[in-house]
Order: sequence, then structure tokens, then C-alpha cells
Amino acid sequence: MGIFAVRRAKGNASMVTIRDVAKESGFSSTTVSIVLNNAPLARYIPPVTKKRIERAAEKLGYRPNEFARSLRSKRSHTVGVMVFDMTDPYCTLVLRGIENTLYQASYLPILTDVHNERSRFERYLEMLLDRRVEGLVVLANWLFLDINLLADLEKSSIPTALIDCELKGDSMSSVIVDNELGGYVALEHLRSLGHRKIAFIRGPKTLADSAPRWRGIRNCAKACGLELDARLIVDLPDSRDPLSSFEAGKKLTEALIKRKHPFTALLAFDDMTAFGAIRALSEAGLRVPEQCSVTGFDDVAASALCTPALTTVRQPMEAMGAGAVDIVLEGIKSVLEKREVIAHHRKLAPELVVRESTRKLS
Amino acid sequence: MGIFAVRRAKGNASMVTIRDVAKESGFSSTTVSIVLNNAPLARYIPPVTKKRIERAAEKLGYRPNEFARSLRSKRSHTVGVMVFDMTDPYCTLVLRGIENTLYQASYLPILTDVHNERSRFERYLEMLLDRRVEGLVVLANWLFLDINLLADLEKSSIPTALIDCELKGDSMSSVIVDNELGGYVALEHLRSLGHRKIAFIRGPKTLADSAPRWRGIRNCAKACGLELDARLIVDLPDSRDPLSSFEAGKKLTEALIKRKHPFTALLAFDDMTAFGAIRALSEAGLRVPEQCSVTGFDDVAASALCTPALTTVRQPMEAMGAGAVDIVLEGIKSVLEKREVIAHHRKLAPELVVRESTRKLS
DNA sequence: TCCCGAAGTTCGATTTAAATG
DNA sequence: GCATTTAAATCGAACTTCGGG
Repeated sequence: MGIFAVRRAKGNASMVTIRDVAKESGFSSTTVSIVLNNAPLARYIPPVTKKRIERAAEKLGYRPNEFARSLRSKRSHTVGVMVFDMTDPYCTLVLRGIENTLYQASYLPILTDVHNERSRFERYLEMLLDRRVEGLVVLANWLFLDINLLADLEKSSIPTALIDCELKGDSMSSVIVDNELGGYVALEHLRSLGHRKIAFIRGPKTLADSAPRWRGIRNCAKACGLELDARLIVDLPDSRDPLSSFEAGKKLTEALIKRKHPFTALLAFDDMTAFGAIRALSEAGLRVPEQCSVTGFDDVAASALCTPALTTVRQPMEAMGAGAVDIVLEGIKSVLEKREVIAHHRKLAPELVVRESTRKLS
Repeated sequence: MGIFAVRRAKGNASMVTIRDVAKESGFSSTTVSIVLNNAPLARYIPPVTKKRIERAAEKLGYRPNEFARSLRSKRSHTVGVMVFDMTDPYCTLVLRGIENTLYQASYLPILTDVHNERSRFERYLEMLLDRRVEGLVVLANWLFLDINLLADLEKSSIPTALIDCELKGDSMSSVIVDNELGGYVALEHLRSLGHRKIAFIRGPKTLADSAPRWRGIRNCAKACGLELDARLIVDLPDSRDPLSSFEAGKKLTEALIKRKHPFTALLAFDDMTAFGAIRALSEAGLRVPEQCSVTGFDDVAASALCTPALTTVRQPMEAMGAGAVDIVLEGIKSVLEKREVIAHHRKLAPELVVRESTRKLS
């Protein structure tokens, strides 16, 4: 007894209008509308009438035309989701969080993938705005576009939440992970295992996450009296492609090995980099974790799957997606009630996930 | 000079209607509509008029209201995308293919994730139909729902393409990988490396991919005169969760090892299973590929990232997503031109990707 | 018949104002 | 005034029909 038992009752059910229901039930379309939407005026309508109308609607398989409804009400029950690069495995769980939270609220997501291209961003933004999305969730996971592109968003004047990218202004909300804390716990973990000679692959300079993560590392080092050896620190180059940090991580690790400054652990900027590092280590005949411990950041799916499984700092990706939607939904409500939309800035705590790629220094 | 330079010209630009443009340009809204849509009648309208109207539209930052447009034209320029489980890494590239092809055609995807739940499927389907999506792309990547659920789709009477699931009927199109060929080339690869004692982890019985893949394996075995040892063949159990095959693969491999029937290679149903197998082998002190070669199927992102990188049979995921959209788009065109929508069934060839997890038997 | 443009209807719902008893 | 119902206006664009040159 699927939905089509009803839907098909009149052949092409999409053609049943409110007037058909009105005729069938013997009331006017006004009354039908009031009853079916349970509008304020429905108080005055006697249960008998309601029953008859509902029965008629069901019998005909009536489904209101969303276009007409939206045209009138100016609501689309739709939220735009802009991802900067879908192929980043990091997106998967964030999207799950977004989808799930929207579903609970009976909103539908329109998904766009900007491919890290400015023109695509603009085109998509325009399309979404034309479609009157009620809110916008932007997953700026690997952002190398100039920031004033995001300024365009501010002017759109619809509730917007940015994930993975904080904007100082109070016009747009943001949800980010506490990168500083993440950096801290990663290093703290390696230190607690006895590692002292630690190599670092830092993030690209232009990536917003890089600086705070490094700051956390420095703070931890200071707190533990750990010496950071400049000869063991390298930087990921800029790149538009999130998967490229695998190759970059591999190359940098090879270079690190060549320098002959021994290290017993390597703290990588993210999981992708860590995978590259492990590959390089392995090719150099160095075993992980026996001869070198490695940590990542993010906890993408692959981290739990590879062998040895990667010790990493997990971003609460699903929660971040859900949080962004919560904020946007609240913003939408504010707009409806003509209250002021206030920006929220959430910083979620990451979680250290200890697996097999790190080991106590013996 | 973003789009908002224009959009904001009149404060809340979303309020500029075609009538405003008519007033501004001095023509009627009819003429404005004709010119701006470049409708057939536009032939008759002199360039001067067009220019003036276009200038007026630009000056006001006019953007047609899509609701009104859709209400009238009965078109939404929107396609519904239903994924059975987003968390499956397999989805990522398929979605990229879908998105990219839709973008070229100026269509927007509405993304839904069914979470492998029947109720969610029905609810989402209803929502999409209410929104008058012009077509439907269904990614049945990990399908354990009864098949007659998909029968619901047939009745929706909008162009639909199924990915990863073939339906005999001629009412719905499908795009699948040639599983039989895939199974064949996987085994052929191991055989060519000299392996004879090969273990197999087959797919779950209820999964549509399982049977043809195994058929390809048997065909290859027969063609090469290879003996398939029943004691080295195990089956993945049914599960709603695509990631679960990691655990299952691990457990089954442990069992395989315990049986003490030696094998030099293991052919896993998919990458996830292969990752589990590699973990089990590693924990048993067996090195991959030195002591045991392993192959997967799919080529998810993790396969290239882990060490050793996984030799696998790649599904052309992006092409599959793109192909499904092509079919749906053609179907939409057929509907518009009142031609009959004919179902297409595409079977794409997989590609063997040789990496590090397999090695010549020495 | 060709060219140019406008008035009016339509799409399907919501909502206001008003009419009944 | 109250409970009950509805005619008519509205949302914004597209299309049909028509008229004048």
C-alpha cells in the first residue's frame, strides 16, 4: 500500500487541484485550503466539514502544487548547500549531518559543488537565489578562493552558515572545529608516548585551518618543554585539490627522510597528508608505527580502513553539518517572525582517536 | 563586480517584477516576457525595443520568479537524486558525475539520502514528486530493500535512471558496471601473476552485484583450467550498512586463515571487504603482498591512499553518474516533445587498476 | 500576410474581506 | 456579535488572442 495507491486514484494525480477537492466535497476551495492547512480560521470549522473535506482530498489523492503554494507564501522549504569540492572525503559525513537535520525539519537540500571555481560559485549562487532557497549552508572545506567572494554571500541577506571557515563579521554564522585544541591534543598524544624528535607537516599557508592548528602545537610544545626543530618542519604547498595533499605529503616526507635528521614521529596536517607520509615511510623501509608513529587530522573514512589504522584527530563532521543547519533553520524562523537574524559562531571540540599508527617509544 | 552589483540595485531585488521592467522600459509585460525569454515571437520585435527592455531589466536587476515561471510552464529545472546510503564512499564520485552533468544542462539536483529505510524512501519520493522534479536518478548502491519498493518508482511516470541496479522492465533505465567482466579480470589478473590457491570472499546473496561477479570468476576459472576450492570460498552476510563489510571481511579472513588451507591470494567482493581482509592478514602476521595478494572491487578513494595501495577493479563511477543523468535528460526532452520515453540499459566496462597489493608469486 | 505590441486569461494555491443565518 | 462559509483579489510570469499599421 504505497503512496501511489492514492496518488494514482485519478490517473495522473498531479492534476488534482484544490478546486477538484472543493467540488468533490461540496465546499469552496477557500474552506478546503483552510482545513487542509489547519489555518487559524480552521477553529471555526465544524469537525463534520473537516472530515468530509479530508475524505475527499484523500479519495482524489490531492497533493497541493508546491509552485503555487510557494508563489503565494514566498517560501520554498528548500535550503541551498554549496560544497567547495565534493571529492574531498571529508564532505561525506558533513553532508550526512546536513541532510539528516534538514529531513527532520521537512526541508529539502539543493546540492551544488563549486569545484573550487569562482565562476561556478557565482553561477550556482545565482541559481539558488533564483530558486528562493530559504537558507544557505556553505561547506568551505578546501577554500583557496579570495575571501571577498564570500562577501557576496553577505549581501544575499538570507540566513547562511559557513562550515570550516570563520568570518569575523556578525552577518554570517560559522561552524568550525577547534583547530588549536586539535593541534594541541595531537602533539600531546605523541609526547605522552615518549616521542621527542617529531617531524611536522604543516598546512598550506593560505588555508585558514593551518595557523590555529600550528598554534596549538606550539602551545603544547611550550607547555611540555618540547623543543621544535626547524629542520623537521615542512609546509604543504597551496593547491586547489584536497586529494593533492597525499602526493605532497609523500614528497615532503621523502625530503624529510633525506635530511637525515632522525625523527620517531610525524604529525601531519590532515589524514590525506598522513597517508602520503606513510607511503613514503614505507617505501623508505620505515615501518609504521614500529619505527615511526604518524598522526593525521579529520578522521576521514579511509583512516579506519587502512592498515595500520590511522591515529588521528577527529572532526565531529556530522555534528558540524547538523549544527550549521540548526543555525540556518533558526535564522529562517527569525526572518519569518521578523526578528533580527543573529549570527552564531560555534567552535566544536575535536576528539583524539588513537588507533594503530602511533606507538609508545621504546 | 559580483552579481550583486546588479542584484542590489533596488534594495531587495527579489521584489522586482516583470511589470516593473515593463514600466521602466515603457513596454507591456507581454513584450518584456517575449524579449527576455527570447520566445518565438521575439523574431518580430525590433532590436531597439529589445535593447531598451534588456537595459531596463538589467538596471533594475530583474530576476524572474521561478515559482511563477514553474507554475505556468510546469517545469522545475530540477532533478531528484536519491542515494541509498551517502556514507558509502562509493557515492562520492558518482555524485560528482551527476552534479557535473546536471550543471552543464542548467539543472539543479535535490539530494536525498534514504538511509536504507523504506519509510524514508517513501517520504522522500513523495517530497520530490510534490516538488515536481522533472527526473529522478536513483543510486541504489547498497540495496537491501525489497525490489517492489522500486516498483513505486515506475508509477511515478517521470524519467528515471537507476544506478547499480538493473530492473528487467522497460519502464526504467539503468546504468550498471559489467560485474561479470569485472570478476573475470580480477581473477585473470591473479592467475597471470601465478596464483593458483586463491581465496574468495563473495558478496551477500541478496545483493544484485554478487551473482554476476561470481559468474565472471567462474568463467575465468573455467577458461584457465583453474580449480576453485570450496574450502576457500566464503560469503559476506547481508547487512544494511556498506561500511560493515570491512568488519565482515576481517572476520571471514580470520576464519579462512584458521582453516589452515593455504592460499596465496585473496579476491574480495569489494574494496571495503579487501581492507578488512588486509587487516586480518596483517594481524595474523601475513604480509601483503609478499605473502598474500589481495584484490578489491570499486576503487573507492581509500584504495589509492592506503599502503600498500589496493589493486582493484575500478567502476567508472563518474561516468556512471553522468550516464544516468544523460538518460534522464533525454527522457525529459522526450516528455516535452510528447515522444515516448524509452528505457536505456547501459553496462559500463570496469577497469583493472594494478597497484601494490598484488604481486607475482615467486 | 507580415510586423509590432497590448489586453486579458491562466497556472493553483493563500488570504482578505464580506456575506449568510 | 458569532459561527460558518465563500467570492474575489493576489502572487509573478507565460501564453492566447486580438487590433492596428
